[in-house]
Amino acid sequence: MCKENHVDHRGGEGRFFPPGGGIRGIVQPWLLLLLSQKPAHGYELMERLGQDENTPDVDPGLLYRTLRQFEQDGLVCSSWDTSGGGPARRVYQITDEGIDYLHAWAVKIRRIRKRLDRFFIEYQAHFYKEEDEFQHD
Amino acid sequence: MCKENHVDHRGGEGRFFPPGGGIRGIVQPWLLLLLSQKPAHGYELMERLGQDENTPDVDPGLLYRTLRQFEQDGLVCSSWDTSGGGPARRVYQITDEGIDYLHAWAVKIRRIRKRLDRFFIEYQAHFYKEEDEFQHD
DNA sequence: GATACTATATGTCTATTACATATATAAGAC
DNA sequence: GTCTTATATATGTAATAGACATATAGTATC
Repeated sequence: MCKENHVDHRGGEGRFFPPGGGIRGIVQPWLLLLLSQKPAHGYELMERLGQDENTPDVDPGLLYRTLRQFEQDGLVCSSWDTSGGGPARRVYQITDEGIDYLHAWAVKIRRIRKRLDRFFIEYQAHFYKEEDEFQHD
Repeated sequence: MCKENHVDHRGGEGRFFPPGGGIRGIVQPWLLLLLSQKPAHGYELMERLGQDENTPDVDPGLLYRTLRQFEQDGLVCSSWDTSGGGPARRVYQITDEGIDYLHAWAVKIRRIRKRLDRFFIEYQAHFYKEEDEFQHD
């Protein structure tokens, strides 16, 4: 065995608690999915993403940078829209390549989902034994 | 509208296809879960993780570094085991703080699962309409 | 002694994300 | 007029996860 090393994680220097890093990499497929539904500008995408209760607000910096990267990679294309009142908006439209990319991503995400399912099955099996059923939500 | 920008992503410089980055951040909770089941050394954890068909092989570098970080943060503690034939193994054991952390992570992962569920519901609604049901696996 | 398996570890690079901050337009309040 | 607020896009910086390469060393087998 070994001696437990008691460090305060909630304090200044250690690992933050609860886990903040967590899962990464779903912002991109989500943006492509929203754009596959209809063309939109960044601010609108931000609001549409924010509507899902389980999705934390997307950082605007990340969102706009991601869209620009998408455009550089040919997954989306953009044009300015000055018709509405307010600042000009850059409206993004998904390309065929973007759709392909989204589909490829869906396959990947489905696998991740299975891993998470498996995680919860083992997690609950260990900590809740037979008492509690696997809760789907 | 806008002009589609055809770039070859499969070639040298663009975004790789299919998406490689994908979702990140489940290695850590998985390791803690495995260690909550029983103490183990790195190599064994690597093999146990590799048994899941949906989980790609974990990079040893990442695994060992993660374990050491865990120990620094007090989530696990370790001791050398020289009993078996072969090189000495560093056996890790989860601490109470590690268990707490795992529970906090489970909450977080459950939310992620909901986001992925929602993603697939919208994805399938858009690309497969009513033809196909939401396939759970 | 050469090879293979076990086992741990570091170096480096990229991608994703968080957080802070800067900029500008337009609408409404006062 | 100017102050505030909402809309809209953008950059700078830092932390972290992960991929990939590589190093090191003990043990076993041929």
